[in-house]
Amino acid sequence: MGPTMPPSKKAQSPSSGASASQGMSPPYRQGDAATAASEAEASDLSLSLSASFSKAEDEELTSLSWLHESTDLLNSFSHSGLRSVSPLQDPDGQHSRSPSSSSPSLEDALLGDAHSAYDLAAGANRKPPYSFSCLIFMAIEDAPNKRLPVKDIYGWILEHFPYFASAPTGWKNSVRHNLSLNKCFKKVDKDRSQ
DNA sequence: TAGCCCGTAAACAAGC
DNA sequence: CGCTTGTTTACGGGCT
Repeated sequence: MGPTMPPSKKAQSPSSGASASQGMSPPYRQGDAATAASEAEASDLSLSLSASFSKAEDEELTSLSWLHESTDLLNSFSHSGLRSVSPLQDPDGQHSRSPSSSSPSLEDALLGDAHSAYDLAAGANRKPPYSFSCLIFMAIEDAPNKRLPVKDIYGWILEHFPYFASAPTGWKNSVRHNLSLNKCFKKVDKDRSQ
């Protein structure tokens, strides 16, 4: 159905500057991701990030060019993305953060900074400056196994972004919508992780 | 202006 | 039967 598509139609803004205002909207590249999804093995619960740390089985998801920067992404989050909505600041990739900090807790990086920044920037009462894709990504990343059932994703979001607690329930629909739409998120058998 | 991305709403199906 | 989950479609707004 749609093999007619270069793996990377835009891959990544050639000029990092392009994604300025979207400094934090990298996780999805619907275009490619959508194509790459030809798999249909899993079929139950928990969602997990497709590429990132998984392995080869996600080859098809390789299209997740954005994930290849998963770590970078996170950094981006904590650094430029949220900091202060400052689009890019480290085009050179000059991350002052521990380069080899595998990820003691991405959450730390994400929430730590993200939350902080977010909190500082607006307060947990405001709509988070991240797209649903980002939120979902963070939630899953925050999970020990990199996978979370939908319910937990809701919970995670509510926990970290109280804004949604008082927000209309429509956001859940949006979450699910993103989950389905972005092939970046993959469904995995419940057996494997419950 | 056009195209792309995102958010939201809604409809529908399937499973529990 | 009702709720949750998953998928899909459509529309509008913002940004480049």
